Amino acid sequence: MSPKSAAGDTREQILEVTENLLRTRSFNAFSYQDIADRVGIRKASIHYHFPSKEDLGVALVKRLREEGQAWAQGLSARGASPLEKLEAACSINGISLTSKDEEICMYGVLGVEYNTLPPRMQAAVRELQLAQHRWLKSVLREGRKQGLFQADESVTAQAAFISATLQGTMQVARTTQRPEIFASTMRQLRKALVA
Amino acid sequence: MSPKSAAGDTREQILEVTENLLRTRSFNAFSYQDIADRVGIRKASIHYHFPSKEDLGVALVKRLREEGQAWAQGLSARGASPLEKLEAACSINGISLTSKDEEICMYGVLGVEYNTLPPRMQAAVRELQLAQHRWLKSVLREGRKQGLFQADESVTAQAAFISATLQGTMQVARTTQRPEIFASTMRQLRKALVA
DNA sequence: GACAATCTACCGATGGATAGATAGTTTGGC
DNA sequence: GCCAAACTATCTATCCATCGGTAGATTGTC
Repeated sequence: MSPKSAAGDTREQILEVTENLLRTRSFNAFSYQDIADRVGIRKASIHYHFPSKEDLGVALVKRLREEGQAWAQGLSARGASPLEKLEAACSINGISLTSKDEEICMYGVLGVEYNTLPPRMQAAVRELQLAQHRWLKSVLREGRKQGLFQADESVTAQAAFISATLQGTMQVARTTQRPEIFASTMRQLRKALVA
Repeated sequence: MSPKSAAGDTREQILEVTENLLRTRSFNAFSYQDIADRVGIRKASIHYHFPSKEDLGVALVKRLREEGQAWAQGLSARGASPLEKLEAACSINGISLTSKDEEICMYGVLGVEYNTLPPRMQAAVRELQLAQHRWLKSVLREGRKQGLFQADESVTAQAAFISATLQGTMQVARTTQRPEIFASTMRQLRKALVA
């Protein structure tokens, strides 16, 4: 094995597999062994890249936040309207839901397990959610200026409503095994927000 | 210890504690030892009442369903209107959320962990959610006849929307440590449904 | 004496984690 | 250009705690 050719590769693979395990099985329900099996390395090797499971979790959550930021910047860069931005945020989740793994929203997973997460992970999760919340608020504000959205509730309240509906929908869709509810729920959400 | 005086008492205590652990820590994140500590008995004693964790989980979920049925019947018996029924369903969750333990919705917990639950529990969870779903639909239908609710979406879609929003809101409220968002989210939900 | 309910004591499996050996890779001095 | 030291990344082997679960003794109640 050439370490050069694998520069950051194994580490990246581990994160990739971990994200999938998190979204299909939750944080407390996968082990280093699960990751090792899927990546094709030994358990101990994961500890080299991520000394503890807490380190791994923190790294994953931070990566998610960075990816999210890049994604949001990409949207802005190509001049998406506030409505398009919200639609895009919804459709991302819709796609991962209908993938064969039936992945659910990581915010949902991390929210449910929040109390049992190691401290540094809790902090990272809060930061991640705060970032998402801020982004939603900014999109809502932007849309209000253009008269696109209802202004009967605070942007804070509306942002929370969006987060909650997204998380909840993915969970309900998976448990009831009816991914098609996603579309109708998003339609109702849009209707509640658009002026 | 008098076995007679404790008839069903220990068993009930175990279920009580388990429900709390489930809603504060999730199913995979508590152990028989946790229950034993809180009830004040030995771990092995729990196995007497519930041979396996799966048995315990199934019993708990079934109890939840029965409690839910009784609760719904009580509402109907005292002649609550469809709107009052929905409000009541929401406020139950609001109360447990603001309790010191910050309990979240068990549907949410069970939904997130669904893939990792033992088979008989998965079945019980599906049944529970189906029961809730059916109830919501019946309330919505009842309300429509009285012209109380919007009829722009199927009752199925509306019921899913309600479930999702309830679950999601509790999780968002806990992670962001802002229980006050519950009220505003429920307001937005109501507005989306009421004619 | 029979039974219900609890206990003590243990089991095998698995969890996350560590130690130390062993390769390949890069680097720096000459 | 060569070689040794240092580094990177992986391995095997093992640790200890905890998990869910079982066996069998014990206790109090009919």
